[in-house]
Amino acid sequence: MDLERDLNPAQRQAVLTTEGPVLVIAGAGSGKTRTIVYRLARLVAGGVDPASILLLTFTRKAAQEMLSRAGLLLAMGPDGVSGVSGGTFHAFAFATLRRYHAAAGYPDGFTVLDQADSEDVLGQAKDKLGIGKGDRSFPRRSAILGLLSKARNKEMAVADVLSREAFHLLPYADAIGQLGEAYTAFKTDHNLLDYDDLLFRLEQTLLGNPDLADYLRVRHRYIMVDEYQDTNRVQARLTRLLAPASGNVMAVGDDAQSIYAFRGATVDNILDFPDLYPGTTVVKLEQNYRSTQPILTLTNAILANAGRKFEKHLFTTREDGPVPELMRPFSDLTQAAMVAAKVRELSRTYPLHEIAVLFRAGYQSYALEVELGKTGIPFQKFGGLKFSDAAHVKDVLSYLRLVRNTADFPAWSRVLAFVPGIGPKTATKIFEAIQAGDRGVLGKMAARTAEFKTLIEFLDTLRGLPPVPAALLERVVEAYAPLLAEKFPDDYPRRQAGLDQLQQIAAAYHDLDAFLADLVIENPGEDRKKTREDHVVLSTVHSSKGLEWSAVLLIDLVDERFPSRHALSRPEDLEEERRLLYVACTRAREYLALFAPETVYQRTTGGCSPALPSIFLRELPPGPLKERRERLGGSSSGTFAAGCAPPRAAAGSASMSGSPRPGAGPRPAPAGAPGNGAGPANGSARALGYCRHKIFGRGKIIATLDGGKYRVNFPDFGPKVILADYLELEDAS
DNA sequence: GCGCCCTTTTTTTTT
DNA sequence: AAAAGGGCGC
Repeated sequence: MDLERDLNPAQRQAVLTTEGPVLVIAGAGSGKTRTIVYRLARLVAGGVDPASILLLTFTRKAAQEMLSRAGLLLAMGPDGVSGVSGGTFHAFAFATLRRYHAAAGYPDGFTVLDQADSEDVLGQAKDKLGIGKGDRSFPRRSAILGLLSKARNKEMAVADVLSREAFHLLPYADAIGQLGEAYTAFKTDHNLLDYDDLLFRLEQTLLGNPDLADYLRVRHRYIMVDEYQDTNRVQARLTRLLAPASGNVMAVGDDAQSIYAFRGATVDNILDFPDLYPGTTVVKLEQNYRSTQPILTLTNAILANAGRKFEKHLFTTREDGPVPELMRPFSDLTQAAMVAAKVRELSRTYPLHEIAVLFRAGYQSYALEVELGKTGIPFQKFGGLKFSDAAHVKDVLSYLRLVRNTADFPAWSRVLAFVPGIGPKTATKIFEAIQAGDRGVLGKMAARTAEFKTLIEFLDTLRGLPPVPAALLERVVEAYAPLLAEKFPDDYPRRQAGLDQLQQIAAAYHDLDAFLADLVIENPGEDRKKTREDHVVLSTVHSSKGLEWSAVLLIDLVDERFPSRHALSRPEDLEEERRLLYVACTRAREYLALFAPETVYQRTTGGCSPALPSIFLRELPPGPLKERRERLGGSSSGTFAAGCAPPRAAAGSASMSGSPRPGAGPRPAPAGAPGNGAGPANGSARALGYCRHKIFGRGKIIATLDGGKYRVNFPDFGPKVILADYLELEDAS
């Protein structure tokens, strides 16, 4: 470890200031991780006990990587520095609550609910109260949960959240509030904690137990919090509560990369840090070591249009490199082919795992996934579905959860669903009987169905065994195998492989609670995936945070997709989308391409409609991007879908066809005025009548389209667009 | 009460 | 394109 040689002056200052509060403003690619690693290593080398360091990061993987790199610096062997408490706020909260549950006056053996579990609990409350019954427009459980969680994380009233960003749901404000209360009560009664509870309950616990808080403050002489710009208000308060008596707190972050405001993160935390911790040393890391100058020129230009920001002057010594490209595929479908071709071309220069395709939302990669599959390019996707979200994994884990907490409703409902004759209603009844200790009902059920008796006996057997995760899991998987084939006839071998993987993960744990909670909070299945070599990476921008690749392709850069159409109405949301784009572009080391299809597929009309390049691209001055249009005779000719004519042939609507490069000429139409979307109602919901087709049979007309075409829903064939000539219309009666 | 079929509705990002 | 709700037969 040679601080003079390995670090620049600002980094060195951050590393050497080990006493007292420190705030590090770290621009993208400015060696933030290196700085934390060196600081860790220096602390340990200086004789600080690793057990007295607390390292809070955004993912467990980030913490592990830092510890392992610090270990390498200190030549401590492959495990790196051990004994440091580290991980996410949520994981730390779980570990602390579990460890000191007795002191805090809470029962042991609580269950941590993931999103799907929480939805089950909410659904239970909804059914019980009969709220929203029969109302098709009543918000989905996931939507309600999202609102409740948002209100909680932003520490606002539910009604305020609704009026700020979901005014169409205002009529449901009371119902949602009631559901929220029932949901909370249910969790308390049954010893269940959701993600938000972990943080808030830790705070309550520390406030209610000054001795415990004091103990933790003495124990952790050094705290480092990474990605501080993405902490929310409770997390900032937790940091303050945990801040060691020694005052050695370091926060690291970059306001320009704050992308979690939707769940309550606030950059105010960074701003307020120096006030909250008097005597704070503020260090700015401004030299970028990741990207070439042409990429930085683009990212600086993106940020230049930001409304509110803290001036930073990112610079690099890597002057040379290709100018980022703006690709203009004909449509989002040809975009997939173009991206695949580009990946293939890049793979001659870079290994596949050095290439990433990034997008705003998980669904945007579907077409590309198909295309990559066709062309045989292996890929790994991050963001979207998680390993532990898979139904078979949840099924198996439910048995283990019931070993620790018999009041775990979501687990019971999964497990009971396997017993023939037991559906949601009966399952609820049984659950309530178990809660009430009503052995009569259980006896009757057992007498009636043998499977139920077997299940109860099986659970009792499990509960009687020592709580070793791997051993218990083996029993469960063995018992579950026949159910697996029955429930998933198409793909149970693949799922079995997933369960084998789960067993491997379980083998690394000796504690059942930690195993179960980690799957929910940390998703170790994901780590395993991350190590795959020679796979192109597909990732949401959010999941790409903190990572970098030699080549980055960013797709669907058109209004309503990036920025997301949900973000168009409120300026703060739009600003967050801009930072998101900034994060995405700063992931690239050498090559960066942005794809803005000229038309996109629209589910609502079933066709393609012209798309405007993202507002963030239209705002750019000429220069930082080099535009390339897809050529009619080019590599992807013939791949665009029927009905998606090349834009020249398409009607001259508000597309870019007039100006050669965004921003080069006079400004195109202002944002928020897309040519479609708010158009005349096309009557998507109501039937316009019925008709008959020679092949598809009778169908319902859902919409009248231009060119004498109808959109018809055929019961056996799904929705189709058909010329009126081929249809026999029925009289509307 | 359960399970199947049909219809309607909605689709951001994550711990 | 998938999920959730309602209707209906068993």
